[in-house]
Amino acid sequence: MTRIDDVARLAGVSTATVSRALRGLPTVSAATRHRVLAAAEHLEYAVSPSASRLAGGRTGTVAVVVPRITRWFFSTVVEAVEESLHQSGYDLLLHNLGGRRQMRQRVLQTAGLHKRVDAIMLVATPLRVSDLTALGRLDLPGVTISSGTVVPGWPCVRIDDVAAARTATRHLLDLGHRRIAHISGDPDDELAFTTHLDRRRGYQEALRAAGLPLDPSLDVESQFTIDGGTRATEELLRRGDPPTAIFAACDEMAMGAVSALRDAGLRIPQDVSVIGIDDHDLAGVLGLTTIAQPAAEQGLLAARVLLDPLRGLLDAQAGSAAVATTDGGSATRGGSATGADAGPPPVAGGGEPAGRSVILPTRLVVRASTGPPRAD
Amino acid sequence: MTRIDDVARLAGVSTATVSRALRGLPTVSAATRHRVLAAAEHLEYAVSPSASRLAGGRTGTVAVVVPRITRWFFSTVVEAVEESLHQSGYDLLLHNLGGRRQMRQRVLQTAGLHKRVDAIMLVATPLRVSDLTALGRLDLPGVTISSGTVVPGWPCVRIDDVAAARTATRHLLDLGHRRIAHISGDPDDELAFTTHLDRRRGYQEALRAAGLPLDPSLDVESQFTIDGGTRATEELLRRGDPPTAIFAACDEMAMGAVSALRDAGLRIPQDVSVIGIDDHDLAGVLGLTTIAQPAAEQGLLAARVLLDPLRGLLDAQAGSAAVATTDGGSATRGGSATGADAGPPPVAGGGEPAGRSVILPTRLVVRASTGPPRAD
DNA sequence: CTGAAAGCGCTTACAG
DNA sequence: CTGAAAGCGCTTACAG
Repeated sequence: MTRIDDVARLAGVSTATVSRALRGLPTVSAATRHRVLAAAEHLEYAVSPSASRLAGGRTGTVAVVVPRITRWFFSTVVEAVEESLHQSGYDLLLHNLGGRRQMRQRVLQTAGLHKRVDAIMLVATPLRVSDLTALGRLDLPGVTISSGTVVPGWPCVRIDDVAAARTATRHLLDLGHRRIAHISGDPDDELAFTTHLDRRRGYQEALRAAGLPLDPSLDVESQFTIDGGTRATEELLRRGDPPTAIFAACDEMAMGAVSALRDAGLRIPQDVSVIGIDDHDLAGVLGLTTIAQPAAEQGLLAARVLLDPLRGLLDAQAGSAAVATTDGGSATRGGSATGADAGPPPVAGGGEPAGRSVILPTRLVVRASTGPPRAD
Repeated sequence: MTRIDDVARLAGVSTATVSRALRGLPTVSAATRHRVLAAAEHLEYAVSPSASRLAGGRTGTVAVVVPRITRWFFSTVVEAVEESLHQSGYDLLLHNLGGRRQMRQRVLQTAGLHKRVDAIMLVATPLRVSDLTALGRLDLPGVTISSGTVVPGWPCVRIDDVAAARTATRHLLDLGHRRIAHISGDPDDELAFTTHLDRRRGYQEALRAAGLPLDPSLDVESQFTIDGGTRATEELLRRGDPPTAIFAACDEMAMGAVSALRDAGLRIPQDVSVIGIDDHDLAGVLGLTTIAQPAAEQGLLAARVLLDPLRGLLDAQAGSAAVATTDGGSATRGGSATGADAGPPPVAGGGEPAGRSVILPTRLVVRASTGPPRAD
């Protein structure tokens, strides 16, 4: 393995100068820089991250924590974040909680992050007080994605979940539905992020605004998965007097609902309409009406919000290219409400720097799974 | 930040002893170990990975390279691998090629891996000769997943793609189909892994065995995605005289095909049968007949094959627990053919240690998307 | 079983 | 703009 002093010797300079030249620091003459780069290339030199990190006091690594990488939203976010991080020269340390009860603590409270990363991104990660304490002790910059994950002092990139749910429910109301069920996240689930609470609130607000009573028998809790949606729907049908429409808290639940309804011999949307939230890759194939949320954009923006303050801390070696400008102009900064819904602005969480927090818009996508209720 | 000498001072021993005790080395007396552990806990000490890696000459990190983390197979593999690695105390450095033309080179041939990891896992990563040269220079242990990715000297965990395709095609033949189309991977795609070549071979072998001619107009190339399946099917229909059945090289393509057929007003399976390979999470919801392949198991086995030789090199600190035994006994080692198909054994690639290579079985899962052709 | 000391390969004030 | 030297926080022979 060639080391920095091999390069220094060949270029006829000190290792300090090699270090500076390779990182693109401005205090190196053009001639020297050229010689150093040529020597490094000739020797196929690559810096040792371990040594560089120890000496420099930075890890060049960002931890990304997701509940389940296999779910559409999280894999889409991670793909966008990975590209952003690598473009900026950062490594991505992936933590997948994977539904294991003890994993969240292991990641957040033990050596999972300690001295390992320069910054943290939590995606829809459920947090207890003890987790917040542990994160505080780490004293690292961070960002969260999803309204369900709030860390004091960290910006949050998200959609307006209450508004999205209100829009979904209103779509069903506008079609003439009155018996509208909601299937949502299970609060007993160790990995339940609180997003489902916001979405239920939107559902309830829309019903109330329409002058409809809240029927607890139409509100079923289950997990944010295909199976969860199937089980919730089966439970709903078991209760008798089925709803004419189901609003599922995410597309995967909605797909599970579609499956259960079909198995029960019910037609969609003639017998039961179904709407979700996400605009999953396969929503189109299934003809699922949904509230689209921009997953990749949330990842991209979160990465930028996280990296911007770190910029310049890391060497320019991996490419000093700025993150591509993909903002799209659709982001609303500062916490004002946006999106398909024109309801009241979301309440800002306590203490986070709203200036860097972002709420991205959602939009109703009507497909074949929703229609008016039967006339009878 | 507390350092190792803080712990040493409190425990009244040298830093060398702290280092040994914390890593669970056997050459420490029980009493000393206890004092050290107590001191470390009291000070909330966590080892500095950078320092440890520099001094120890190991990174404790494994690179995992996937084409697209958003695709079912890859996210499922990564989830299994992530759990395995973290259980063994390794960090997972994720590289997502993401369809970008230059990414593969950037990851494999530049500082993406150099001095950064102890081992490499390539999942369905297309490799050119120059990539192989670069990997050889890295001189690291590695493992690949998928028949499309073969690195000399590295074991490979995979299914028998030829057999899987043969079984899929034979299922359609057994139902009475004679005009069977195949939609498969695009060889022009920079990220095309050669898996689609194996699957096409199985398709052709099954047709030939049934005494049917190969009709090039029934063989359409496209990408391994939902959109790819849709486009390929549209192309197929455009050619006129549509097939009575479509064998798609993966479930995502099959789902795209389902979408295109529906849009064309064709019924499934009455007008056209559809079969894929994977048993994607949503295959059940869509009623898709498929050849199931064990994605998580392939990830788990690949992680084990990779970590086994490394065992003991890393400290026991992160938990000396062995990887859970989830082999299931279904794995066949040594290259003999298994699975739903009883055809000839797959040809072993040149030079890889077949002893550690594994071929996992696949199985036909019949759902609603396949049936006999119409009588007319 | 334990310790003193060298060394891992860089980066960073500091001085010039 | 450049270099000499200290130091980042560990691990590892080596010696006992």
